[in-house]
Amino acid sequence: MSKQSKIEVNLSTEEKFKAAARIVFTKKGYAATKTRDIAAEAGLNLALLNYYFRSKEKLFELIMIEKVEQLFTHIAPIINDSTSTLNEKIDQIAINYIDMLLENPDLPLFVLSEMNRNPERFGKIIRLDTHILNSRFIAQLAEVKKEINPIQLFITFLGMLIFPFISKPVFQSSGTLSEALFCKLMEERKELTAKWMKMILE
Amino acid sequence: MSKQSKIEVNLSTEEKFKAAARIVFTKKGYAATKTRDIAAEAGLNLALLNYYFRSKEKLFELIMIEKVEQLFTHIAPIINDSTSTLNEKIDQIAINYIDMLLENPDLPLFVLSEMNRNPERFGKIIRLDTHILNSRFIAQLAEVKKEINPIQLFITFLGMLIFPFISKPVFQSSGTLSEALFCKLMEERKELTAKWMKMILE
DNA sequence: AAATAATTTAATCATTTGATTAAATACTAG
DNA sequence: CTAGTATTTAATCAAATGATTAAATTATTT
Repeated sequence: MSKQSKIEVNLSTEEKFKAAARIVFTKKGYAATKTRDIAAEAGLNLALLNYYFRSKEKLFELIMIEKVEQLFTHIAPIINDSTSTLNEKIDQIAINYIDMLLENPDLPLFVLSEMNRNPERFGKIIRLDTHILNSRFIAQLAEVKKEINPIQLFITFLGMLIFPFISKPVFQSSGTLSEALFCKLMEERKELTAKWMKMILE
Repeated sequence: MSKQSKIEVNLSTEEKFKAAARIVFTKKGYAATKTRDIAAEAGLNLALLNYYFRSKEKLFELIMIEKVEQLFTHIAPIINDSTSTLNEKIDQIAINYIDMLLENPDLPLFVLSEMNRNPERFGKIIRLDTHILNSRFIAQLAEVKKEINPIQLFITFLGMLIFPFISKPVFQSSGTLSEALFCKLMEERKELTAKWMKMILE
């Protein structure tokens, strides 16, 4: 059993590198990632990585853009649906987002860490203003709770969904939270989060 | 105006290094921190740092232990108070914790990132089991909501308090959230979080 | 004040790490 | 098959970085 992970062997060389970079960058972050680690994870050579991507920095930006989009565009269609009610959106987002996070548990901490280290750079990438802050969802939140800044409510909702994945190592460190239990709790949490958000909005 | 920050000049050399290390480590994380940065921040020399602390690793562990304690022991006394009601605890924690985070905005992301990178190491440090998971607060949550795992409720509460500080750069990146507005929202949030938690528990 | 110990520094080392180069190999078109 | 192009590799470079050393300076003791 090699430590080499399951990167499809029939991918193009470029895609092998990107697949490896996704794994290593999201796991260790930019600074702790060695280009040699990525090459090894891809089963390829270091020079080749630079041949394809010019530099660690360039490759990182490709991955980072992907990951930011993965984190936000996932909910964008739901959030801007003009036909669904607020409660329907809440239900859909909760299910959809927790499913996505179960498959990409390292995603939020990665994006938030790198963004924290380098806030300037990502202003352009995100377009939070157009896609999220001006969304139908935010407008609906503002309608329902006129006296509360909808950002408060939106952060609360996102926090309910994302924070468990960020704080998982803390709870697992004491041994009381197995991987299986965590998954079970997250499944339960789809309904709970939706229910709680609706309570807050009543 | 030097870029050198305000580390008290009358501190002992060791304390100057630790003050500098707190700033640089929490801001940049372990991997991105250069020992030369810490020395410069302290206004001191690199060799001296190794003379006092032997290595970057050792110095980091000192700071990390401090920061983990700062993140959790702050609420420990409240959480284990046997005289206060659940609602009183919620009120106190919300105010107390947001105040602490306003003074240490980089703290949660730092601790959670480093813990994520190195989960094994911090099992001993935290003692989450004894101080938190077996706390009076958790017991009271379990009493009030018998059908829900109290960890769900506790994570939700913590997330409401901590997540805004972790996601701040995301919201600030679009320019819609000034520092002043953020602080105002966090002040409001003390009451809101408490109110929302009580709603969830009804 | 001299001697001794503690503190601080400049210079240097060894390793790591991002990147390059030139040669080797595989692939494709004629 | 051969010539030419694209792909891949091993070897190497240069800069960054954690750590050490030995000398210089300062403080303390006698």
